[in-house]
Amino acid sequence: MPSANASQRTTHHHGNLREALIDYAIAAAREGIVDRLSLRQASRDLGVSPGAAYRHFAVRQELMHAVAQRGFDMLAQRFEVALPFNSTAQDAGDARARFIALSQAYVDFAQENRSLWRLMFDPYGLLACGEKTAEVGARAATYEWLAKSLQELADHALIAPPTAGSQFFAWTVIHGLSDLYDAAVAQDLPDSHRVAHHVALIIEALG
Amino acid sequence: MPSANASQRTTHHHGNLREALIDYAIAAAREGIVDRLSLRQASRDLGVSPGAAYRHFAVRQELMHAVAQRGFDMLAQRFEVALPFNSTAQDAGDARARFIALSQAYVDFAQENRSLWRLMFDPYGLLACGEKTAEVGARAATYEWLAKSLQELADHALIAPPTAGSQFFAWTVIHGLSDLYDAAVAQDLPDSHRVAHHVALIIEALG
DNA sequence: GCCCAATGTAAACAGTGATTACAAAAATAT
DNA sequence: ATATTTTTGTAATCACTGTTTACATTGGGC
Repeated sequence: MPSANASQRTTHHHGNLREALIDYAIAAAREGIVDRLSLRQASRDLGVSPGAAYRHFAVRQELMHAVAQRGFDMLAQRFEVALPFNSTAQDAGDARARFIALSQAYVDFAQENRSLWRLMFDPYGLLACGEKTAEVGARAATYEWLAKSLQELADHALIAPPTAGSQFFAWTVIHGLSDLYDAAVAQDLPDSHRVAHHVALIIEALG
Repeated sequence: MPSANASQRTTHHHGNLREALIDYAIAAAREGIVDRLSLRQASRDLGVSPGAAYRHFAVRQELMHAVAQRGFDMLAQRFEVALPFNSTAQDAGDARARFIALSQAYVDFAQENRSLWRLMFDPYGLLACGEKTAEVGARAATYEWLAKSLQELADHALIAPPTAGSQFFAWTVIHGLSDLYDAAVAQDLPDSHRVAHHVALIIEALG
């Protein structure tokens, strides 16, 4: 349980309770199910009264939305590390390696942040509250990375020119793999090559 | 809200409270988020005291497990309708059509039972409680259907002989598609052919 | 310095999962 | 058939939750 700057507060105001709550939830996500987080527990650990949280989130779910949003930020950051947006593939092998790196980043993030991941793709959560907040920012940005990587593959003649359909296909494969990565039936498969294998099949399909 | 045989009970015993609770949860799943179901509300609607439920489920999560299990039963039933296990493909076109039907059944089920679906694949739910209950019965059976359908495709030379790896790949694609079916980026794609398109690409990849 | 919006507190509300001691009914043994 | 045991229900209670309300404190802008 992440316990923050509890009760060591000089001023009446907390300063940045909104962000503190999100941070708390993100930290809590690593040790439990983020969606089970209690506003009261969080407020308590942050040295603040239960009601205070409601100055920043009208309803519990709103905090969860913010946390999911943060999740997409984190994912975009991973993408940027795995595949700096300003770089570009030199040759076919490079394009393939970069696509693998991108896919691996996606899978790893899902694996390492299971409960946050789950929250991010909750059809009743962020995704349900319309385009306004869901589709902008990091959420859409992550999809751009995939488009870029597919374009690189096409540029080096590994696949046909990408379309909306083929991009969606690639996404579903990587996403499905992320979701089922530790399913029992996958346990027997060679671990270190699972992503590379899937990528190879995607390229085969889109070739 | 599904209200059942409340308070019209002659005998002291309910008869089959365990199954009634599962039924109630399944029914509730169609009108809301099954994981938010309250044991007290359920007991109330079933005309039974709150404590009674605990004679059948030591803990709330246990009911959710049972509900998820039931979900896999329902899915297997769908598979049986879409692709009777005793039937077999006549030719290549038939094999392809049957594979599409199977995939469509998977996607449709996910679409029509969103919250139940979500519960079924909750990594902290049924799937987390080990092989003992999770991997047996309907859960494993559904995977057999996929194996059978892939075998049919191979029998008619549409794909190479299936392996554990290729079966897992096919699963991830269909599963990912089910999970992302109403993502914003997929809205523009031609609806009626989304599954067929994915299937075509799977066959391409495994060909 | 004064006002006001923003941000906190305290106390309350209904509703929840879970536990306990007890009662009724059903199954089983004698 | 009767007595006993096991199963399954009830009632009361616990600590905890999300949320609302009325009120207090603060910091920034005139």
